[in-house]
Amino acid sequence: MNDLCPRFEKAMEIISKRWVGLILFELLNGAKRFSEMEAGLPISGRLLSDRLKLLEKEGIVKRNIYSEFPVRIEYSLSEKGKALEPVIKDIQDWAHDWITMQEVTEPKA
Amino acid sequence: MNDLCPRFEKAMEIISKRWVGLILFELLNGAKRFSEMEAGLPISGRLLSDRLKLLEKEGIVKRNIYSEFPVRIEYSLSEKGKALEPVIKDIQDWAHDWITMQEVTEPKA
DNA sequence: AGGGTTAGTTACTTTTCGTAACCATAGGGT
DNA sequence: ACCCTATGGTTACGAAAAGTAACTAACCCT
Repeated sequence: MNDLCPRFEKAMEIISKRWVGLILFELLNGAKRFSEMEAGLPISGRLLSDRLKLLEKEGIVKRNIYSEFPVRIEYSLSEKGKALEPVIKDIQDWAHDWITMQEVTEPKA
Repeated sequence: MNDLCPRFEKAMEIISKRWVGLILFELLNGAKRFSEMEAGLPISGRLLSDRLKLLEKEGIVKRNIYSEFPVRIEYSLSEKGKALEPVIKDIQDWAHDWITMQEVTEPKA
């Protein structure tokens, strides 16, 4: 069967891709440069590059080049990206209400 | 650096694990059996089993065994799981507003 | 004993991730 | 002209996770 709404399925596919949520969270606080995000997230350059390309392709992230010295490239959210704010906010609220510090510190199993 | 709230990071890790979102969506419509979910989702038994175990371990999903013939096992959401409803709902809304049918039908690139 | 029914598990291949080392562009210093 | 530095990536490769299909376990029925 599998009669899920294909648009919902697509949205889930994008949002639930690993690291995408954290990247969106970073960008909701304003535009960021590649190296800032690399330092601020537990993710390496290879995957950050990959995810930013994906999000740009999906129209969620914009890439702005400033030809200064040294070159500055800023990533920011489009309208489509900003519209994801409620999703991130709800996840924050849920984490606040239901995730205990024990769960976080405990070993994986 | 990486000074994200560890509880938020943990929440994101759970929710953004592949297929978890779709599984939660299914269970928000009420308890479901293993075979129902397998049929209703684009996911194979191996991974469904895996994810249900993960979600049970995280206290999001409950597993109820009914010793009938044939044996019936139902999965349902705990309070912690039900509390994720707003997240799923926001994703649905976002998909409705921002995902076009073209994006869904188009080849992957 | 043999077969049907549900709920998984195992074995194996393909894809994606994660880490570290490397490359490209461009301005500045000497 | 030459090298140095900074930013923003890319490449290469071993490890982990996903995907697929076939198999198993428990239980009842005939």
